[in-house]
Amino acid sequence: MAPVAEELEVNEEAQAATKAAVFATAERLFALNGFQKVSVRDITAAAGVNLASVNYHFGSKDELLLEIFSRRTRELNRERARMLHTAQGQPGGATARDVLEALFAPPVRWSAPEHPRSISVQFIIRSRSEGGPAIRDILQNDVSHLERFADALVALRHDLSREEVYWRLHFSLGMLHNNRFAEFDRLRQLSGGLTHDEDAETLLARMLDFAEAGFLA
Amino acid sequence: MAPVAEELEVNEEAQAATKAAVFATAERLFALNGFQKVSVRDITAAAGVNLASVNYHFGSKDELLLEIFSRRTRELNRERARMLHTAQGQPGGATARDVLEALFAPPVRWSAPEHPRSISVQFIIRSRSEGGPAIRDILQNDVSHLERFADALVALRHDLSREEVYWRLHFSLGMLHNNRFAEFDRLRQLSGGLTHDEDAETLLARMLDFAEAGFLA
DNA sequence: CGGGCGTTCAAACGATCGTTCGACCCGAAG
DNA sequence: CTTCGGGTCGAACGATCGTTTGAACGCCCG
Repeated sequence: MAPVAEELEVNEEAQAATKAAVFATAERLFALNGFQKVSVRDITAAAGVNLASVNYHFGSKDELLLEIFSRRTRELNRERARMLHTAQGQPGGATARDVLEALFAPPVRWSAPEHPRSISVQFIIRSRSEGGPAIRDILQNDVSHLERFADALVALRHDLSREEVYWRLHFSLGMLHNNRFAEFDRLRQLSGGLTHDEDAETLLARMLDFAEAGFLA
Repeated sequence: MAPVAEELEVNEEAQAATKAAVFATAERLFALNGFQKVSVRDITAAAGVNLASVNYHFGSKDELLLEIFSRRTRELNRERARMLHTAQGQPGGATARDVLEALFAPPVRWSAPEHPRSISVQFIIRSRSEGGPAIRDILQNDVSHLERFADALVALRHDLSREEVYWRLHFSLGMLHNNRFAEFDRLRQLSGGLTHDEDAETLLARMLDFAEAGFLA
């Protein structure tokens, strides 16, 4: 059994070798240049694999995008749910700021320039707005995920209608999804280089200050 | 002179006929499907003009995009500046909400479904995030425009650093740019059809409540 | 009337795209 | 050793893309 397991393991690693290379390279190129501007040839050339690898391992270029997107959003939402659950387990329950922090902190902290998932966050943000109908279908699974945050917020603010909470969540997510590389560049030049590169915690605190005030209004 | 003027006018109208058709059709298709997914053949076929019209009147597909984008952003920013100037001319000057309303009201009001510029707003939002480096160059002209709003806000809140004002403007614009058709669809289904279609003034009030609170925090 | 000019037209060009095909390699199983 | 199958490879396919070309058209002016 041991040799069999080893063989399988080696086999899986060999299988996963080029597939993982395609996955990682495609995510990076999609994040930097967008899905449409990156060709299959760009991906395979940068990954050092054969042109046919994409279709062999993923079926098509579109399925490659969906596989990367669904995995990354699953990871992100899992971390968000974990933070929300932790905050709700505290004595006294979660504050509005706790709920918003569970929503903001994972993508903001992962966006730190040296963080290994910085590319993943940019990929998610870009794919969310540029992706076609298939991406929108995956986002429908987000609905149940976002509803847990809406539930936590309506429990805190009985005076706010559920409809109002949805709108403010929409605004908060707009703040978050605007955190693209290109927007940071624009912000940096708008201030004449005044705003130095922020660390993730400072940016997170700024966003939470703004969004928390918006929710408590 | 009169016949000359008439002839020139007719000539200009004839000149502008297919050019304007290309302009309007391209704006609509770009807004609905994105720049990359719309081919020159799609545009010319929908506009009922010849394939070569795009290159003849605009030079290239990219220049067509830039011409539409620069004109629409110029119109939008002019209206914003007009509202800001009006608010600042009031006795007592402009409040923070006035400044934010000058920023939000034009695109939000124009986004009303039956408004003739509803397509233009969607086009601008989409082109801002999907556009290439050329679009980003045009947005650099926005810098001086946005600085007037920053000036108005720092004058109101001396306790806020200019850097902080820039960040909160960034957050506010994120709220605004998230108002895409696809996001509205998602919001509508997230609430289980609870949130009925909003009229522009209600949405504007919601956004101003949220952003004003964020700025006064 | 006739020449000139701006515009439109059908047709094609070269490039690039996603995808597919068949041969080939190589380690595991019989 | 032979067989087999998953993986990789170079090469090509058909489609679509943005752009260019040169002829034809229509209108105005001399």
